[in-house]
Amino acid sequence: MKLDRSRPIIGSNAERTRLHNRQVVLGFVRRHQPVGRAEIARLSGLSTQAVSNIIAELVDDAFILEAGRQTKGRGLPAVQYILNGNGGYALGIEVRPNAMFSALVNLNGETCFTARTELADSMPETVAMAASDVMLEATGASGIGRNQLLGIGVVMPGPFGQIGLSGPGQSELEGWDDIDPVAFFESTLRCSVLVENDATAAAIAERISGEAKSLKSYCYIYFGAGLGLGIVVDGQVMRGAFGNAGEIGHVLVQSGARQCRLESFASRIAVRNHMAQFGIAIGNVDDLSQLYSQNNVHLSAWLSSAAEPLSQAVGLVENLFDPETIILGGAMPNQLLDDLIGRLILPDASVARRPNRSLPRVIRGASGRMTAALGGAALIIHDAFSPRIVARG
Amino acid sequence: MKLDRSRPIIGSNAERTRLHNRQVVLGFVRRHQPVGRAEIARLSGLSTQAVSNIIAELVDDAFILEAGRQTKGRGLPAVQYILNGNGGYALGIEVRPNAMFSALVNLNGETCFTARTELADSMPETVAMAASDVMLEATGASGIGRNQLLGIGVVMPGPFGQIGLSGPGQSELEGWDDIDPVAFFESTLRCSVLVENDATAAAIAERISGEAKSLKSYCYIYFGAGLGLGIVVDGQVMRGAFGNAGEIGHVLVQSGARQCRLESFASRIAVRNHMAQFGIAIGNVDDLSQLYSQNNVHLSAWLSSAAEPLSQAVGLVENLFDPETIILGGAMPNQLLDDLIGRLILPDASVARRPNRSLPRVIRGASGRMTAALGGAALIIHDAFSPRIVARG
DNA sequence: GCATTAATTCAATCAAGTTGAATATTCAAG
DNA sequence: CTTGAATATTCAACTTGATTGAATTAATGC
Repeated sequence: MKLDRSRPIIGSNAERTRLHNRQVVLGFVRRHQPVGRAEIARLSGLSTQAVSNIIAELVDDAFILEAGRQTKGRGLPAVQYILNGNGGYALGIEVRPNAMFSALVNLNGETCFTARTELADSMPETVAMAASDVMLEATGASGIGRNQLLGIGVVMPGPFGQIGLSGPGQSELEGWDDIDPVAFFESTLRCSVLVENDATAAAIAERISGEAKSLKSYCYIYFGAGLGLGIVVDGQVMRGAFGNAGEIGHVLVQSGARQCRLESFASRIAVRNHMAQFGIAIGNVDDLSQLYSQNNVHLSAWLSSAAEPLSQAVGLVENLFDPETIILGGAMPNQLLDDLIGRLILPDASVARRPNRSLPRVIRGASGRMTAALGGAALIIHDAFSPRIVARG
Repeated sequence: MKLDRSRPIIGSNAERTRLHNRQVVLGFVRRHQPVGRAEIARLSGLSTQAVSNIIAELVDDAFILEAGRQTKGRGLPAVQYILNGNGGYALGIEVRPNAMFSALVNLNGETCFTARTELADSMPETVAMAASDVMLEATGASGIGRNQLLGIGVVMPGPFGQIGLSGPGQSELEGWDDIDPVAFFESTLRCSVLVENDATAAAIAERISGEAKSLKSYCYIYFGAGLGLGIVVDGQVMRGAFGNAGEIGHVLVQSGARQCRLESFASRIAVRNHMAQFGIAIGNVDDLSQLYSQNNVHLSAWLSSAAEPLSQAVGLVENLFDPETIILGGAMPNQLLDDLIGRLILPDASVARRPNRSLPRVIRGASGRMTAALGGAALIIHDAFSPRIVARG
């Protein structure tokens, strides 16, 4: 299951073909379950025999389960298969400057365990120690064997591999400048690790358990400390040449007369700053939730002011990426996001104005405090279903 | 060489593995020529034997040529291989409302033939007739056999498959609404056909013969009738869920006090409209070239006015796609593009401000009248070197 | 000259998908 | 109730194409 990363993987061979096909089959089971072998063969273009062999292997590895036979029309009723939720688990960890959020998720995308850990600082050793503890706690609490943990998805603020971009409110972690986070975590946690930014992780979370289960190309606008964009194209994460694609928060937009970075209008920090003007402190999602249910006028004013630049951003994303839909989510209360979506005035000049749309132009994604941590876990699950495509030579 | 498109191609098998590896090897020869088999094996991760077999096949098919041995250090000197320019040709055709531009290009990306054909109208039959004539003329003039023509790349204005977006200056072709252009051209020209928009075609042209030979992820801002964005990620064209990604012309930008679509500031139509205010008619690239060399004040004023919104657009593209670089090109004179690039004031808030950049943030691409037609041909050549990645299940 | 190094080829092996025949189970028609 | 068509599944033989290891060839370094 694990590829050798020491030399370039560009050419293909039988082994990699199998890996690819295995993940194709697993992906079909996930999205069409319960489903039979013959149907997967038809959908994938593989021969029934090939599918049959792979299915046998997946049952053997406890990734999927038999679920009776289904008779539809003539012929031998097809044996149906479904995902085995308990066939594998992934741990997601969101690292923030002063806290760590963790979530354990199974193959079905169901959350089995969550935790919040305070951090004294965000130095690598501190984080590694806390992560190691959470790993033991999560697997212990759920009675999971080491080999059932497919990997750990770590969500950390980017941008990665560059300097000089820490604008106002850009909360970077200290002590990580000269460290390769993947290698660092893999060696300390002895487990395969992926590292991503919050927006991308949240986007993938929607594929595993949320709105995007059957979507292939979509974008996710994520309310974090700043504002991020997760981009999924043909089921693959788009990271850009240096891993920093989707920095939509830096984009300049217009709000009334002011021209400013998008994230200074629409982000967790933007709300906090706005509310602070009126002496209201925002600590976490719950504070916002409460203010919203109290119909706070200042919060309402902020929503109005954020809607205009956000509408521009949506138009931008539509015209540049032409996604099936745009998902809006992040560490914000549901109702607040719904309200915000209701206030959007989407531009007419957009390729998204198709006559035969099956989805709204903007929908709300999963939200709340754990979104990013769940996304981290989702990255690992997603990897089991659809391999990363190899860079071409 | 040709895949069956009648059923889904998601699963892989030995045959497709070979196709993939063949194109990987061909791609390495193109970019590293002259190069030996052992080196390709090292670079690609394939065994020397596999590479050897594929190289033999490619020599057989006249795609590559032996080019002596090269001794570097000890050991048996490696036989070097280079692309055989005359091993294959591609025809590119740009269809505009009243004219058709055609270019024949060989595997090396060298232009062998160009033509301009006036069209009475842009109805499918008219275009097909003209295309068929050009195909005969081009192959005849260059003494090329039918089997040496790898395909035809047609460049047509998008957006495809949708209605209601024909804004001002959006010159769509008439009579193409209910037609699948690929199927139409393939049946009338009896040759494999790709259809793309001008920006994407121009982007790929840079990979074959221009600035992007060794780039994998980059964007191309194309001055056409409107303004388009061609997006290449990991050597693959990004088209979006419905084929309309990169409609950057529709994006709203700020210029002084006005907020307006980008293409109303920066596009061929924008220059034409601007100059028309002063009674100067712009017919083609040459007219612009002449005005520029005369230091026309109105043209200079337009350049100034276009630089600001274009700078914003560059920042946008950098932050959303994180490309290695952005190429600016299109149906404009070289000097004018160079001047425009010089006038850009690129935003500071961009992930492109890396300390260790090897390329400028914006460079000029191939330009001039034939850019799009050459791009069409490049699409076909590119396909021979790097197969399209298959959509995941 | 002789040992070392590197590229290439040959032959054998192996992994994985495909094909076609055989078998099982259901529905539908007579 | 029987028979035949349709569908799913399995078995075994086949095919493609990559990998592996030994043998061959031609350079370099001492």
